[in-house]
Amino acid sequence: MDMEKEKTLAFTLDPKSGVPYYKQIILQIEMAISDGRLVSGDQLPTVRGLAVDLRINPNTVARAYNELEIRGVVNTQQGTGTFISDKTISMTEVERERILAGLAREFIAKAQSYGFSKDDVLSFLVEEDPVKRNNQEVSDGDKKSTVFTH
Amino acid sequence: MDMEKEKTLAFTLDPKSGVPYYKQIILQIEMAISDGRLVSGDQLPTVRGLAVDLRINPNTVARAYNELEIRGVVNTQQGTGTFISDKTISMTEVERERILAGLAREFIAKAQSYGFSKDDVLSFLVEEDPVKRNNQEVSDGDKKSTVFTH
DNA sequence: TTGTATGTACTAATACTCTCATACATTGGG
DNA sequence: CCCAATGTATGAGAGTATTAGTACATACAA
Repeated sequence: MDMEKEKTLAFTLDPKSGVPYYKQIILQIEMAISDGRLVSGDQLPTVRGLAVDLRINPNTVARAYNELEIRGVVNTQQGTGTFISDKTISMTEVERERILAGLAREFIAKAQSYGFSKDDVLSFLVEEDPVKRNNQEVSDGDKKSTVFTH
Repeated sequence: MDMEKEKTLAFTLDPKSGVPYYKQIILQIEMAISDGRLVSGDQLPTVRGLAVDLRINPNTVARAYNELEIRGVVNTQQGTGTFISDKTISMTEVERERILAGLAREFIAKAQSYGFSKDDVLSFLVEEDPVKRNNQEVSDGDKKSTVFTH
């Protein structure tokens, strides 16, 4: 049964978090890709479907999908749907490095705005390996949660 | 032997950067602390003084100082001034680590959504090392000196 | 072709961020 | 006690970000 697989994507929104809805959606998709719940070719929920689920406007979901499309994370076809794209073909090595450099800069800057030094960040990353940690979202009711690794 | 320059702290603002003034001030103070131009007990410029220098409103400077105070980087006494804290008092090391872990997890997930592996990210960061800094060692020596002149 | 599912465009309402103007409160020295 | 220096409180204004309402466009299968 691939019932498990369906359960792994449970979007939730926290209105009190201060994080915009569309960004929460983006983050949850990134997490799902990061831990393998979403892989290339998978279809995302439709903008209307997810909008109804989350009780928000379809355009808000569309905005999240749009931003991901600009990044090349998903590709979208009007009338068909939005799908996780295959990143291995789309970018050259130079391009990839440029993007990674941008992400790194962005992250360092954000960490600094929280008062961390670059050294703080670097030494933390090499020591702690952050991805193994579990997440804090969801957990709103049923706890299937099969996918997150420890 | 060269006398060190006395101009320890020269705040500047870049209006075109898109970074809010109060954040630019925070960044510059953090940098000054991180490279030793500011140490525990040093007094920061007064909100009015710096505001005049930078041609902005005193409240904008105050906002920067406030945020630093919340983080425990400085402490403030009405009527007296704002000073670099003796130690970081407000947040525990555990708390700081928890926050950094969250930021890191988000960053890694985002990078992975672009198709980068965790190792891609780590090795990039270690190699590119935004700052190869080993010069924290007291280039200031006996330099407690006039951080600000009254 | 037609219908229904999909995403999209445009616009307006709302909420938030940043900065400033003005007035107020506290401290410490004379 | 005053006074001048310090930070603080409140609210207004402009600009931007976020979300929603409504109507439109495209794809695909019957």
